[in-house]
Amino acid sequence: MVTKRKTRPLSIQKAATIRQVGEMAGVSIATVSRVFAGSDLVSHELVERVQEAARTLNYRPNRIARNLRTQSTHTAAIMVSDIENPFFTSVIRGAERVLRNAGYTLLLTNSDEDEKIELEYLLNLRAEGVAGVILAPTHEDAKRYEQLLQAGMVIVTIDRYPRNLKIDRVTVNNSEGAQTAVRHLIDQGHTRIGFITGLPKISTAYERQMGFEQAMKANNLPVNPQWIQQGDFRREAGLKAMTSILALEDRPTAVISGNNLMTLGALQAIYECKLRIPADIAVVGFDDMAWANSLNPPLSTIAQPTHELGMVAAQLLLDRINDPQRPYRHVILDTQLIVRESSGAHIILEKN
Amino acid sequence: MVTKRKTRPLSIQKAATIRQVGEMAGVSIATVSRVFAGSDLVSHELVERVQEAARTLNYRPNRIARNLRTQSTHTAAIMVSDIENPFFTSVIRGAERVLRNAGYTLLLTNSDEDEKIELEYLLNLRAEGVAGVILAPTHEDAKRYEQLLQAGMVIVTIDRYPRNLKIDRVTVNNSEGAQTAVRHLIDQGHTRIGFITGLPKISTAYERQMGFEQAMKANNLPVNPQWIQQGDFRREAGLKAMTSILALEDRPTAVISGNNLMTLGALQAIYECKLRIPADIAVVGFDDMAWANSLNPPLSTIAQPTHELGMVAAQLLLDRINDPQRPYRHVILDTQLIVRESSGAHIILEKN
DNA sequence: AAAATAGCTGTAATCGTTTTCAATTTTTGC
DNA sequence: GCAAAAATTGAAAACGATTACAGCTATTTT
Repeated sequence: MVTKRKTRPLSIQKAATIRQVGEMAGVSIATVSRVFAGSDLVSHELVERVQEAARTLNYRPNRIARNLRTQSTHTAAIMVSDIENPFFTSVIRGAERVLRNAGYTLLLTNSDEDEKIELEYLLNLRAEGVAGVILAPTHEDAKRYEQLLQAGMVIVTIDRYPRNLKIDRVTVNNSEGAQTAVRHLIDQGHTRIGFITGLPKISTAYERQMGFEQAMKANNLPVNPQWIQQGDFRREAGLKAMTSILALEDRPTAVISGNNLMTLGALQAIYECKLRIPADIAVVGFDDMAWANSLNPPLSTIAQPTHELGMVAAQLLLDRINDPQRPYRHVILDTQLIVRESSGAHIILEKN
Repeated sequence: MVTKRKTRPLSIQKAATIRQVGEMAGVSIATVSRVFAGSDLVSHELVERVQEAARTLNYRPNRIARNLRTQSTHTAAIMVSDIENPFFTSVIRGAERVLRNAGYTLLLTNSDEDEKIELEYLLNLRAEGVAGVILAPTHEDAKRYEQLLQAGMVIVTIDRYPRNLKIDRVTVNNSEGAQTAVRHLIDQGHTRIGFITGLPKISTAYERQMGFEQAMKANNLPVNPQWIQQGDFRREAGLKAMTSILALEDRPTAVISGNNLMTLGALQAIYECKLRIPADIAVVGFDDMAWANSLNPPLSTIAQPTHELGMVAAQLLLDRINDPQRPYRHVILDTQLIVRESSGAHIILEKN
């Protein structure tokens, strides 16, 4: 099974250049370039000859040279704050699809929720000449981003956004989502409802908490400060927050968790306390997960349209790249309540 | 395929060029270049002047031009077969860290387990001039990769690998991992053990299954073909496979699942049959997950060192880039059994 | 039949760097 | 002091593509 064809002289050669193709086809490099640009200025005969030569030489235009000449790239970047968070990977997948179809390649960067890394990366990306960046911003201060925008960087924010920043962005209706969760639990007969929230400087966390409190008040239910625990959107925080809640004398009968990872931590806390879901405590989690049905019991969630979020962000980015002067857009996507068993619904509305 | 020629990406922002810096500092561009290259051939005075000018002009060397001139980039790519699989995101994170520290930026691509997309992307990456690619290959045929290697591409494979391909690669000891899982279940008193495997053309799937069968035979346990169900490493396949197993008259008392996603599907199947884990059926899953403790009951797993896998792969890549002639290396990492509750261990050895 | 036009094709400039090589200045050795 | 060596510096040639412009054929128009 070892390579038998030692005769074939597929030498260790570098990629063919436009010049070699031109030589082989007996035309100028300009003509080769035109053929690859799909220009209709070239005669059918030469198109054939060039394509033939390109095929045998295995030629692909050198992107670097092209980028230098055209002063543009077909590279976009996406910068998330946690690449291991399924929410973001799903967004990435959505964005990748749109960008690839538009002929772009995708650079991935991970800020790890660190402002310094974020800024360093953004400057890097600029030097790299990326056409645009889809960004989940770590910082609520608009100023740092304004400078980059004014320097001509193309940025679209997703998920969260700095206040008062003029920029293309796509978010989900977090407040409405939280309200829906509250109403759903009320429908199941709950009146004592807790909430595990994230850091208020992150807009998504803030909005979800506001939605929660608003819905509680709208239904004349008490918002017990002890029932609201703050975490940092990570699993451990959810574990800790839920543990605190469960330790209360006067604990709630249902809890809404502010994001996917904290939900997972919260579930662990409940299992460790040997409590049953939803009999002892009902749970609704923000963010759906592909394996929500694999949890025991299956988890009721406020699903964000992650895929679409990525696709819309990519589209906004492309639109902005193609027309830097167009007015800014803010797209708000709706969440969706997915009722499974953890919220104690008597009737299972959806089973995936 | 999509030729959208009208709207071409707009130009990069007008950043300062080396020429402008040279003019301002009153030196040649060669000198500026030397200053930024950290060359010690430049007098202290000129270094100062250049740096001053660069600072006021906010100059950063244009990477594209540099790349063209040096015929090299500081961009590496990683190509996984499913970006939403936590296994891969964890690998990515590991690789990203090492590459960033080495001054590389990371391009992300997703083959979606599709050979055509994979090849198309690889050729693209080559045109893009990436320094190297970390690849989870979709295809077991070595030939297609050989050509790329001979054309000078730098590739390191992870997770799986085509047979008989001379290449740097890092894998885990899948066979040993599966054997460990079997022994663990035997230790819990199980003798009737099933296995949910992946497509045998994928080396990881094959190795795990071989390990399973080997361990069973070594312990004089029957390998019932009905207890071995084949899936495609996706969640739905795990659901289906486990459903089939549970429907058997003569079903096993324990099942090992070949990868993370199939494990999640398998769990769902068990819940849907209202069976208890581990009382009715014990489960050990391949691949650990950050939230394995959040499952109910916490899942016993054969953990792969995903982070390290990514880091080692990145290091191999860097080493190869820096010395194309060095001998190939194959790094095999060990798995680790993490005993939680789903395998029915009486004593919980590790609680995370 | 000459002139104008249309349709192709090639020449050469250009993008912003790096790097070779030569030129210039400074330092060293004797 | 003067030649040789060392230390700086700059001019110019790449790198591989795109594209304005010019040039050359056919073809059409007058």
